[in-house]
Amino acid sequence: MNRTIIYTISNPLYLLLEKCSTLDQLKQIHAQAITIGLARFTYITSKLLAFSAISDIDYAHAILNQISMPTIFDFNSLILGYSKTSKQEFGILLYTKMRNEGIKPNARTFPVLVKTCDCLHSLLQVHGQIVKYGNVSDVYLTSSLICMYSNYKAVELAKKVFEESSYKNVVCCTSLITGCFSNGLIDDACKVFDEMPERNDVSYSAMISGFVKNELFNEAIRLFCRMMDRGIVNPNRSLLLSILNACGAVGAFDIGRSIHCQLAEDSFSNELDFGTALINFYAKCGDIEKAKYIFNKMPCKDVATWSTMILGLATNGKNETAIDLFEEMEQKGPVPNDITFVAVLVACNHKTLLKTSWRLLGKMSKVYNVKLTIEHYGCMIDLLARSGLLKEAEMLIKLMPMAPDGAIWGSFLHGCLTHNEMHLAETGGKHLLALEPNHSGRYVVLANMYANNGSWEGVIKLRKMMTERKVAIAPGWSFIEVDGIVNKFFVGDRCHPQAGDLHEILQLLNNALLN
DNA sequence: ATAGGGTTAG
Repeated sequence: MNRTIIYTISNPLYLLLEKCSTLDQLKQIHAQAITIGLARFTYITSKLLAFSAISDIDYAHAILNQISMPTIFDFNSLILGYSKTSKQEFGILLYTKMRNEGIKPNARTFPVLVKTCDCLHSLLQVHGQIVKYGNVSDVYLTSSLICMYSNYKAVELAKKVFEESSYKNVVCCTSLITGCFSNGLIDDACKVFDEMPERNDVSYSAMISGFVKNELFNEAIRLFCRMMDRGIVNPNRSLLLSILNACGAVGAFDIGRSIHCQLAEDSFSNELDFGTALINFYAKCGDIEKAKYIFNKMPCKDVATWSTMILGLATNGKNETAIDLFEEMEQKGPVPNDITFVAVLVACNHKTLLKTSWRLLGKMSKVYNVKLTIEHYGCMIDLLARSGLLKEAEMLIKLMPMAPDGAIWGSFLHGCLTHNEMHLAETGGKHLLALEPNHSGRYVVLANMYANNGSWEGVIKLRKMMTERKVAIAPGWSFIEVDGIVNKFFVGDRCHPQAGDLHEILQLLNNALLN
């Protein structure tokens, strides 16, 4: 036995296998192994299987079928391979098959199996198996369980796994931070972050993107600055992506641009994601020329790059250019996906483009086989409502297969107000106030509508509701960063040192708009 | 002897 091992692992073919980097090379080695009779050694085939599982799952599965006595190693490799494909559910099937053949899972089996669960139900079943086998818990399992419970909105279970696990490291803490953020538990996420024994670039990245996801952009930037000032961690690629995202969201132009300058020489500045993030950042800050410049300069562009550029053009008022770019993408770019269609539908948010929108929507499902998400319905309903086609908008809300959210009813209400459809606005308002009972802005908009129509009972009714529900009206404010200094403005405030000049300019702008 | 987890376009 031992002699076989030594013979096999010192075999030139085995050594070659260790160095092989492409699937083609691997297949050649496999063919050689079969020719010279080495394919019967599990040391060779198991390795072939493990390597190919990452890049060609069907090939790997074929290898498994040829192994007479597959080991737990082989099954683990294949389950891992499937977890990286769209056929994740095969993982559970393989696990069942493996159990039926009497092969016992080990500690390496479960973290991957957990990641293949496609719903809370299967996750709970796998967790049951874990408890049954016992003694398989480690940091990998803890973090996988936390991720998956949070993914399926069972964040309380994720917290429980964390609290009860004796294996907590920086990865487990980061998983829980992400889990808390994606379920809106911001205070909990901060608490985990404050209390974790060590932090690295990924934990900072998770915090910053978590803040961004929850629209706490200033917190994101503040944390980033604190991190940089103290020289805590060396920012990695994804951290810079997150912070560029935050800078774009708040218009922190100087910070974002300094990141761009600082890192222009770094090896990853030419990478795809980085370029895409820069396009997004410059477009969000209104520098669409710079965004376009980066887009044109990028040697490789993927679907995200194109989608980001299309959306950037659309949100900068270059609707026609955005639609043109989409058509160019269809000609010579990557295949558009659901996000691309959100971007190009945003570009159609003018009533003259209603026909284009419908045409795109049809193309989306018929030509590209992209499923409609709530965002696509949102774009259509916004456009219909904007165009004054409120009955049609209402019908689409009723027809859509998912429950409408605040954004959908918000667009509808806005359209009703623009076209002074008080009766329909009431319908939309009722849904909105039920969905977002603490959103003061919605009450204000509705109250204004009643007031404009002289319906004082309506105004009084809303005021009463606000008092009963203890909804406070937060004063509106905005800020802009100039030369690294943040200038904050509240509604009606005249505290800014240049308030006089600013109001004069605003007056000029208003006049220009009216003419 | 070979295998596993956290951040990343709207």
